[in-house]
Amino acid sequence: MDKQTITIYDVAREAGVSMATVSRVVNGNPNVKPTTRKKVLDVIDRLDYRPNAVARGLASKKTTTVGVIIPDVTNLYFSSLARGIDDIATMYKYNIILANSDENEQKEVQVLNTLLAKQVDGVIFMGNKITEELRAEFSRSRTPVVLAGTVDPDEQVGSVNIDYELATKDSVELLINNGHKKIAFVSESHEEPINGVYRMNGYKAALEEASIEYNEDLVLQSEYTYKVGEAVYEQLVKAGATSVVLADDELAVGVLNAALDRGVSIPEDFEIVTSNNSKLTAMTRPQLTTVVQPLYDIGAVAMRLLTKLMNKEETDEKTVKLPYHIENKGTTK
Amino acid sequence: MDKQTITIYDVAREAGVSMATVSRVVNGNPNVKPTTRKKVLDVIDRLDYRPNAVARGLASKKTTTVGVIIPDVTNLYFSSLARGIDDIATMYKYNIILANSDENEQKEVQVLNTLLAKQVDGVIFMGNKITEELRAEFSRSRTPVVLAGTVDPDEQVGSVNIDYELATKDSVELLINNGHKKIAFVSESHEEPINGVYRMNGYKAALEEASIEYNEDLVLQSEYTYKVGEAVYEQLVKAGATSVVLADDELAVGVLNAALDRGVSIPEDFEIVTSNNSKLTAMTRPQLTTVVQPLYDIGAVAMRLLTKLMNKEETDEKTVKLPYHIENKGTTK
DNA sequence: AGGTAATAAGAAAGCCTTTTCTGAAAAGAG
DNA sequence: CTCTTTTCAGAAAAGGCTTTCTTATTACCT
Repeated sequence: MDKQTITIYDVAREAGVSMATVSRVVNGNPNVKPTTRKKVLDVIDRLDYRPNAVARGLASKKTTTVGVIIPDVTNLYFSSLARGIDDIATMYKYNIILANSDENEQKEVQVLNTLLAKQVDGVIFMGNKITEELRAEFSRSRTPVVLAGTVDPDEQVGSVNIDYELATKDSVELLINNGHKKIAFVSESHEEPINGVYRMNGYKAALEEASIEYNEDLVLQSEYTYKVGEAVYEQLVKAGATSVVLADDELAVGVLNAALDRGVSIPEDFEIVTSNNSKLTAMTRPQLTTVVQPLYDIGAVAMRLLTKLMNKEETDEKTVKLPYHIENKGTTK
Repeated sequence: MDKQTITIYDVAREAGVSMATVSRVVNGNPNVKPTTRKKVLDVIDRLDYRPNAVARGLASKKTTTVGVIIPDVTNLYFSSLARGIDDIATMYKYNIILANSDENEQKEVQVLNTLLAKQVDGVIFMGNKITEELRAEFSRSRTPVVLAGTVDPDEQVGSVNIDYELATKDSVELLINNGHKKIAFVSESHEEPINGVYRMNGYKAALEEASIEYNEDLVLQSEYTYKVGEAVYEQLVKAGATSVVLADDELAVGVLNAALDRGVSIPEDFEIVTSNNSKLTAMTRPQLTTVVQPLYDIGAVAMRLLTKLMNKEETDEKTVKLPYHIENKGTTK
């Protein structure tokens, strides 16, 4: 009646060996004579035995599962990273427990706790801010953590990123070189390192080098969604901006469309640079000029780094900066 | 030195009770006097005890984890479903192991096997075709399975969908009513039920009712990516199509852009209807006319259905059809 | 051939919970 | 105040595997 499962014990009995031997065969331990190995494998095949990963996890203290905390799978930026993560994870025989956090600090902590309860071998975290609480949890558990597309100024845990400061500076410089003086900058909360520190520094540095005065009105905060594009564009116009650097592609599409819907010619009358090079940037007309981040690779490298950490291998660097460049597409001259 | 963990045994000792009692407290079993419950909870708090989910899983034969097989997280259609799945899963205290399959039959089977090895309590499958091998695995394991946005003509397992046949028929009729006779239809492999049977039937039915002859040249197969849009559009033109029904939004954007890039006026010279109502359909200019599928809900309902199956609750229906409608946006007159 | 080293495989403990079975104490009934 | 019922909590088995410790066997030397 019950989910009648075949255990290692059944295999051992049928093959006339001990459980230990079956275990060895299953785990590729070389201390097994070829003939017995064959015998065991035959029985495994015949009984269609499938080792119970939960029991293995309990006995070996390894689950071959890593937790992935993602703000929202539906966001192309993050889902692209996630794809890189999963591919490398699969390559190294790990599975991914994926959990959406909505960048909500409470959810993040809660989710992290359930992941740790599930004894994941490692965690990949995506989000913006590492709150104190989160950091505390990270260091309290001995589970390795890697940040993907996320910055921890303290560099306590591993992370894989691009140089946001420089990328933003380059973006602004592109606009300066195109003759702009009123360059706006839009991102999410400026309280976090990635936007508030790195990107903001890049923005300011570019202005300063060009001797353009910093104007608070040109710096906006906004959530990263398509639908607020209208409102953001209105604000940009009101502030007198003639161009903008945006930290999110979906938002950028919203702003672009808002401008187009108002009959503004792009890039002639208004220029836009966005940051993530998600698929979206190629899908608009004109296409969005963007910082080209190696999205898939950020995820892939983060996962690779995590595998090293989980194996306690030597790692040259816990903080990896991947290369980026700016691709001049249709929303800049 | 080692990842020094606190076990239920430590808590029991500190609180001066047995493990059984601690277990009862943790699991909310009422057979505990309030005073002892409090005592135990205090110790749990003090020691910062976190129950080991793997051990629980082994003892209780429940992992509170479900496997989700997805073609590609990076595809907005599927990631939208995934978001619905995860939200409901979280609500019911489940976690999600997410695995990308690329709709590759081998990967699907392999991934399903590792999910079952990990003793997931249930599986949600997204993809197009249920191969025989897959079906065999499904029924061999007693693990409940629900298909999301995926059809199984045999209705062996649970599934949540819309009525693809009718939706396609409606789409075609819209174009017929707009005066078209040369209506193309593009989807992935026609070998699978969802496209080859349901959608195709809808297409044919609409034509037949309007006494338009079925023309093979107008029916194309294509992978679902943006970049093949150019090629597909060329083929459509060659076949003399004046309008098209597409089964994927990314592809639809590709076709739309290809037309626009060639100076074609849309919808004046060419009309397009797409199928998924992913975010993309609102982001193009003109916006894409689309079948509005309740993406999030398909995922959410699928997960809800799965919880019922996992609890062996009575379910009225194992096959759920959600409502849809067609939204006339900018790519149709 | 006798002794040592290397190899192959078994026995059993341990991983951390849940859960069943029992028993002791408290409550209720007459 | 005794006897039955209920409540609360402990002991111990079970869950399926890994891994350490041993031992039996085979191979290798001299």
